[in-house]
Amino acid sequence: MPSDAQSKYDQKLVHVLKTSAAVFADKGYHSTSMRDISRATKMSLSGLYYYFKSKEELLFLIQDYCFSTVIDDCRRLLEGVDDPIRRLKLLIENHLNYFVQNMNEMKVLSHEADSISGDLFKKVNTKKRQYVNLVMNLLGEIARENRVLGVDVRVATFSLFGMMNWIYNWYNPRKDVDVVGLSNNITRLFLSGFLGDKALEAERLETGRAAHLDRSVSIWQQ
Amino acid sequence: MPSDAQSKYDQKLVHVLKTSAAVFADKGYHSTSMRDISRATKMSLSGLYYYFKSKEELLFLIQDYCFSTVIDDCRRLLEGVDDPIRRLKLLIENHLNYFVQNMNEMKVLSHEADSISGDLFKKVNTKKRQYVNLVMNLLGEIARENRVLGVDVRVATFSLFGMMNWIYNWYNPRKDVDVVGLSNNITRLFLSGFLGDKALEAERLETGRAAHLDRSVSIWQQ
DNA sequence: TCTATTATCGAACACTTGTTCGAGAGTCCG
DNA sequence: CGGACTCTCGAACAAGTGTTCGATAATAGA
Repeated sequence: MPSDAQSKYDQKLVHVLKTSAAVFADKGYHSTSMRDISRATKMSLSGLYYYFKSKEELLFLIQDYCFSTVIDDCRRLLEGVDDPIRRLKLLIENHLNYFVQNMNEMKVLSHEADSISGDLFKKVNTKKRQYVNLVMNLLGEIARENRVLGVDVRVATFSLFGMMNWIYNWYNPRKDVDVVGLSNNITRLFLSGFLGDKALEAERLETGRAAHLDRSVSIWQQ
Repeated sequence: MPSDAQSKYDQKLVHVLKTSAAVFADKGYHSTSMRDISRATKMSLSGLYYYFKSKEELLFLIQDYCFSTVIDDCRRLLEGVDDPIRRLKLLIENHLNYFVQNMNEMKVLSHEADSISGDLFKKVNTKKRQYVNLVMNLLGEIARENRVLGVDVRVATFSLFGMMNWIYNWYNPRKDVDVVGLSNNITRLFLSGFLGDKALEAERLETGRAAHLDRSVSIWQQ
């Protein structure tokens, strides 16, 4: 009887999810057979079905677990931080860090978003929409406070996600800049792109305490 | 004997490619069966194999034709243009315009890059590498000329591709900004992000024809 | 007209797919 | 021990897969 939070069952399930994610990331969901999963996990074909009731649910478990963690980590990280620019920076940092640390799962999450359907799709998509809205609202707030003009917030939001989620197509931890560098680069690229010439100002003021930020910018603006 | 450049054969092939691309874009390559293609093209299952000798070659033909056109259009557009920033702007414009105009094929190109293997994969990948290098060199040149510091050119290159190629995940021509707006937004986001505070200067120095798009932004920035 | 080439098709083949089922181990608690 | 669970497995099934082959139509050139 698994009263333990990390029971034998849970441990094995996580192991199966991790291993499956690696195979899915490598070969793609649809061209991975359950026999491939069986081979990789060293379990029998039918034995797998004790942990989920279909291949699709296996994909769901990977995506849901992965997404939930990203969002929870993000919420915890942003707790108590008020300045929207500061919040955005932390969010980008968290997203990229988790992405690089869990490349397989995140690739499966990004690349196999449409490989799932019905209620399971809806469940993942609800989480996704929440996350997207969080970013979009954040950008809206930043745009308002800094009087950003001429940039569609929706385009900006998905451009940011494009920059971040595309990395599974090219990023190589062994050859490329490390996570911190990656995060700094993308943050700088996006933020000074979004803010335009106001980026410098924001950057300069930020070293102080964030409370002064919006007022100063407003004054400077007018 | 098809001496005509647009023979009956070619026309039908293009029709099959277009239709198949639409199905692949919708359901994904691996979960589309040849019977789905047969149904969509209104051809018999075996009849399809007169035009290609495997499902994989069908995917290749779509990707190769699509990529070749993008690159050719790009080359033609950049011909005679020397200023690297100007060149980059035109490239982004061309890329996004073609993407939106041929969303199905471009989604198949972006999303099914790894669904192909062997020599056919190599062929597409060679073209891709050329295109990526073109952009990366362009950004390197711009970085040098404008003394851009603190930005990894490789990260910047793939961030740009991420912004542009991600659009198949969200862009809706009927609800979102039109292509020109999309192109302006992404160009501005990326370029002033990449150049940082030097963006203004570069913008101001720019002369010539295409300034009508950016002029409002320039004026607003001053 | 006849003939050669181009284009299309139905039927079948060999193989892989996800999933099920019943049986049997392994493990814990009374 | 003994029974009630949790967990694992081999074997099989029905359905769907990409591809081939030989036989026709359709077309065009002589």
